[in-house]
Amino acid sequence: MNTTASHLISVAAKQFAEKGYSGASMRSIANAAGTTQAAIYHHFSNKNALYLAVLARHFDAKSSDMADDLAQVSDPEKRLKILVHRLLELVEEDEQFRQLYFRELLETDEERLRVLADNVFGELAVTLTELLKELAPRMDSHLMLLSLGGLVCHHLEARKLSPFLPGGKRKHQQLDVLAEHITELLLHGVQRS
Amino acid sequence: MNTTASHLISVAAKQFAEKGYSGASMRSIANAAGTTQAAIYHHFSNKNALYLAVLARHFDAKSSDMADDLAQVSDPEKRLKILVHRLLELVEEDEQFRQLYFRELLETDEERLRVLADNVFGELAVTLTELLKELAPRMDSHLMLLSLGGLVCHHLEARKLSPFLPGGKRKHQQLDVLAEHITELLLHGVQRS
DNA sequence: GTCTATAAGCCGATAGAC
DNA sequence: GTCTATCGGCTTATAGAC
Repeated sequence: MNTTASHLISVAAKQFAEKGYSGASMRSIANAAGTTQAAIYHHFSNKNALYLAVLARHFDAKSSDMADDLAQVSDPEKRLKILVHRLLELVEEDEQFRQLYFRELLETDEERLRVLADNVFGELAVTLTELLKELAPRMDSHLMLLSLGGLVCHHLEARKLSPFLPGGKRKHQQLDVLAEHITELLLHGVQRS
Repeated sequence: MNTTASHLISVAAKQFAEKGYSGASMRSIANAAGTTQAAIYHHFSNKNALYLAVLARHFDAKSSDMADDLAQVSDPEKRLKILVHRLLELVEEDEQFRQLYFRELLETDEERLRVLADNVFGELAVTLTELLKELAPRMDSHLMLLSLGGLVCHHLEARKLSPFLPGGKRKHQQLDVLAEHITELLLHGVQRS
């Protein structure tokens, strides 16, 4: 695999995630990668091709071995607990994934949304949907997928905002506190007797 | 109130929401507003000031009379149902609010996040937090606010993506289907007997 | 309060040397 | 495969007429 192109993708991913497509320039990407702007065009035909390469890498192979881990546990409650925890870890450790996902959500280009769904959500979404069907047979599994994804991503992305919101405390930054809240909400809702 | 400045803010809001800060140019905003780029500088000192004016308007006075509507209903279950419905309507009808909110979430500038929290979430967040304390006394009200906001905003924003995800059907676009799903999830979780 | 004109600089992309 | 140089165009912002 071409090492230079691969390195360019890594650097570009960081910049696209942080600054958005139009906020990141070929020049600044080249500088951060220690090369020149013109050199990028040897590896990618244009800026959009570079961006698509970034998406292809970061929205791929994210399925992880979640299904295998869950297969060992039989109690549904514990299974959901593990699922939420794994998913939070997965999405937390890859900040770029989260940022790129939210940026793509704001995109209106339909083909780009399709690429997003097929790649990210290709394997991972199918795995998750199957797990959710088992764990929540009573609920619409498609909407559950969106609820779970929304809860996990929004809680993580809103961590920066949390301190300024009513009741925001330090403990609300902790991953296990978030995991417990989401799990409890998903399992029993707000009204457990 | 200056009508020209006000009109500029409206036009700018649309463009910033759709294309982001660096994607929207002073020229394109001026063109859409039917004036010239230089004229904007008579009303706003620079691009950032225009952007802040957009945020100030769109993240303000969004509290609505949700609290009043809810005060008339005593049954907690119905109260939550109404809350979710109202919130979905509120956030659905103002697409720009949603887009600007997600874009600001991606922002790292701490002062900007503070402005966001104080303005948007100033009044509305306090109202919602109070309501959530009543409706979900067992749960952490701060995390509940983030869960509720995340569910509502993510479901609405992911509507474009939904058709490409596993199990996505036309009915999942309907506001009342989303409302029922979110309400059910919040009330009882996934495991109601 | 809006215009034209322009400054100074960054943008994506290409040409061609090495 | 990477460089320098450059093109045409667009960017924010300002100057000054009306």
